[in-house]
Amino acid sequence: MEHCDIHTTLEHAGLSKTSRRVAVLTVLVHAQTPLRVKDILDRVCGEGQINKVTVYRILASFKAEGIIREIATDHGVNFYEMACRHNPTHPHFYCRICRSLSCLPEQVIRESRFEHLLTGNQTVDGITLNLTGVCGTCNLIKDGHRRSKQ
Amino acid sequence: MEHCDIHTTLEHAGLSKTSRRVAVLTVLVHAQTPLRVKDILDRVCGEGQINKVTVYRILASFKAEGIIREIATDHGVNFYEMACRHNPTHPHFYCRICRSLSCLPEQVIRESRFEHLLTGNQTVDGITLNLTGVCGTCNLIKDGHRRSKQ
DNA sequence: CGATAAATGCAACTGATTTGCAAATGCTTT
DNA sequence: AAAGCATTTGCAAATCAGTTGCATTTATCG
Repeated sequence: MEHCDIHTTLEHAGLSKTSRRVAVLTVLVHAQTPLRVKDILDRVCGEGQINKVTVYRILASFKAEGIIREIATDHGVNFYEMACRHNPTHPHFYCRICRSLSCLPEQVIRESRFEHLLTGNQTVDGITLNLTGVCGTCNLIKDGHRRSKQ
Repeated sequence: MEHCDIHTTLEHAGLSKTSRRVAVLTVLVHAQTPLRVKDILDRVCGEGQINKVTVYRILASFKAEGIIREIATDHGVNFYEMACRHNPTHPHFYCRICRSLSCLPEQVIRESRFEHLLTGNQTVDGITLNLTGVCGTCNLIKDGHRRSKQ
């Protein structure tokens, strides 16, 4: 998968290129699905540790600069994904059983399609379209249980 | 605003009419915006207390029966609103400053419009469209600060 | 009215995220 | 390259939403 250059991205955002920021951004840039903080910690660990507080702070700065998007879920765990031209805003599917989040293809979401809904002087800086339900794997498991109980 | 009958709704969902469930449902049915658990606790308090654990459990049962919808936000706080014919699925606006959630008008969201995106055998039971940004009030406050610093 | 299952309250717990502060690092200027 | 200073990071502890276990109360049915 094509992706943004780490250093260019940080420079462009006006963020200094510290080892931690480079590490977190590298993980995000190579991710195939949105990641939780826990996932990022696991994947960064190989190269010399990083504190979870640092990850939270780095993610906050990335989000503030518009480098990444944050996807909230029930269960209070947030996911993060790149918000660059290689990864335009798209819908997600959240499984309420295994609590995994996956990207849905195609259908790019444009803020402009919804801005006419705003009545006051709100400022929009993000849009999220989430389907919630049970993923294929968890449905298989459920079917298995149902069958074995008959 | 027109709204569903409390007792009919509970009966139809197969839930017994306990004082707590009636209280929580009454609050939800009269709410003008989606509510947090904290809001529900505040509004129910007038009539003789209710434990927060009970509220969580009642909301879980309402959600399982499709009586209410749950809206997740960054910051890990969930909001709840009626999911009846008087309140069809619609987009919301979340202010990341004051952390309030408001309903956006018109534009009803139909699951069917997005189901073709699913590739495997997922089951969808909810859909959320959220705009995130800064609400009118918080924008006014920000402008005020900016002006007073010049 | 009594029995029984379901609902509720309470205390304690979990897990994600945040805060305060001291130590380490990055960047600029000698 | 070293000094100076702001920024970043780590650690410990706190916060806060939401959950769990268990004892008590309530609803419903015979």
